[in-house]
Amino acid sequence: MHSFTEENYLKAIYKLQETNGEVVATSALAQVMGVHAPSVTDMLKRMAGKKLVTYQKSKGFKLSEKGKKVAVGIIRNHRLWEVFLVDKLGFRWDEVHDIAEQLEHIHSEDLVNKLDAFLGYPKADPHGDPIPDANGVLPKSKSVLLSTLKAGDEGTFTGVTDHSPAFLNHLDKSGISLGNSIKVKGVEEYDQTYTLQLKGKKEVVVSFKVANSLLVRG
Amino acid sequence: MHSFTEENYLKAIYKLQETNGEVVATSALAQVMGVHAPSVTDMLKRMAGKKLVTYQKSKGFKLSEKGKKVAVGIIRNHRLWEVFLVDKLGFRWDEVHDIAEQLEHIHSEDLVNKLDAFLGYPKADPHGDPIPDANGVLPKSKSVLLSTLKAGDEGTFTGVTDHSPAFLNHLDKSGISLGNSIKVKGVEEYDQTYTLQLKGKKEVVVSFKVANSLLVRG
DNA sequence: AAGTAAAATTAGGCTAATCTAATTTAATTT
DNA sequence: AAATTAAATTAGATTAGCCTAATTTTACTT
Repeated sequence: MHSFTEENYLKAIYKLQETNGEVVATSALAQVMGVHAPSVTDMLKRMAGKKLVTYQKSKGFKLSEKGKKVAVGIIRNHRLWEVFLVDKLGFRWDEVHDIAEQLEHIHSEDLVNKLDAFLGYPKADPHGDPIPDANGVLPKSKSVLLSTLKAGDEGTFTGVTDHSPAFLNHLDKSGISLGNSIKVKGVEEYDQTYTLQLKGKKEVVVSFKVANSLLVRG
Repeated sequence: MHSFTEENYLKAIYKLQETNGEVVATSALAQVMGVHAPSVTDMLKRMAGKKLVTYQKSKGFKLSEKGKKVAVGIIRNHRLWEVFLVDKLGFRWDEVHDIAEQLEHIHSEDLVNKLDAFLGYPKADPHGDPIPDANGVLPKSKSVLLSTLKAGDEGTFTGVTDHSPAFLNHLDKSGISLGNSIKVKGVEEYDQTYTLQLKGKKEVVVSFKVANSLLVRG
């Protein structure tokens, strides 16, 4: 089995590859892992030895198929546990991340699959992030950032790109929840402030910073 | 926070103190931890430094109040997770130990207390072991080994002292389940084989080995 | 009480994962 | 293309947990 540390590296590399492209840099990984660059070089050598990543000196690195499989498994664990914490135990969506970071490392195929069944095979976690199925298949999202919409556009709020409690609490206070239908009433030219019509009810004004962290599906 | 290793040492020391008396020997601990004696000496020095145990060179050691609190917390986690695995996820009672050994190390007071509530504040795990409450209070068991009963005695099957899958499966096959009322019909003089009357139904014969691992409450 | 056996500790090493400081390699600027 | 800057790697240490081999301490036996 892999150590927690290895698993966290794999997860981090996976996410970097998703957002920043195929090949990952030592410094980028060091930053997200909260360690210094030489630690990353070190760790990558070990992981390359285990065929979890392909690594070329000073050229960056990427996950092997094997590494990708492990990474997706961890993400599956993480997101299913988040659903459990919110749906079954009554945690708020801004409280679950740290606990799920621990639970994601529990090693048992049987457990995660039974948990999946218990939760009713959810397709997304409480933040709208898609949950890989038991085969590691992760549906590609069709959502876009709210900040790419123009006045008159409509959509459904499907997820966030910022998972910080601060941001999530701010959304709660603004009365914006996952699944809400949103219509863009207008976009302020000067500072790109968005005026939104929520679910035929409230009208809400959000900053660009917020619009740029909200995912919507047309 | 404490490392998993430390927590496992604490748990092991706690259990040894429970069964073998106040003071624990290096060799005994090494045996249950599956390590060699010098590793124990090493670890104990570190843990003594953290005031988790009181340690006197070559004299044995025992848990401090602080150490005891941590140990009981881990046991609480373990047993609550076992209830979850069996009651909610449908695991069998012989399957849950290894998974609970991992889950017991999740660090979150909030989580364990919410889990407790979700499970309905169970008093015992699927093997009948009592669950400490949120304050670390563990009800003292009033059960005795079936092997201490005589012909004619009655009781309720409340727990096991052997948690091995082999033993638990054997009980399943014999049709003996937690909570069953049991009456001792007779005890064979020659080999201490017990003939039991179960719940007004079946009659079952069990070996001394089995009777010596079953707990009953008069 | 002396001698042996058993238990515990010390000494010295190993690995995973980290660090700082120094060096090398790659990229960018002029 | 040379010089400078930035990124990555190597070198050498550190800590937690573990090991084996050697030594010391305690317990047991006669």
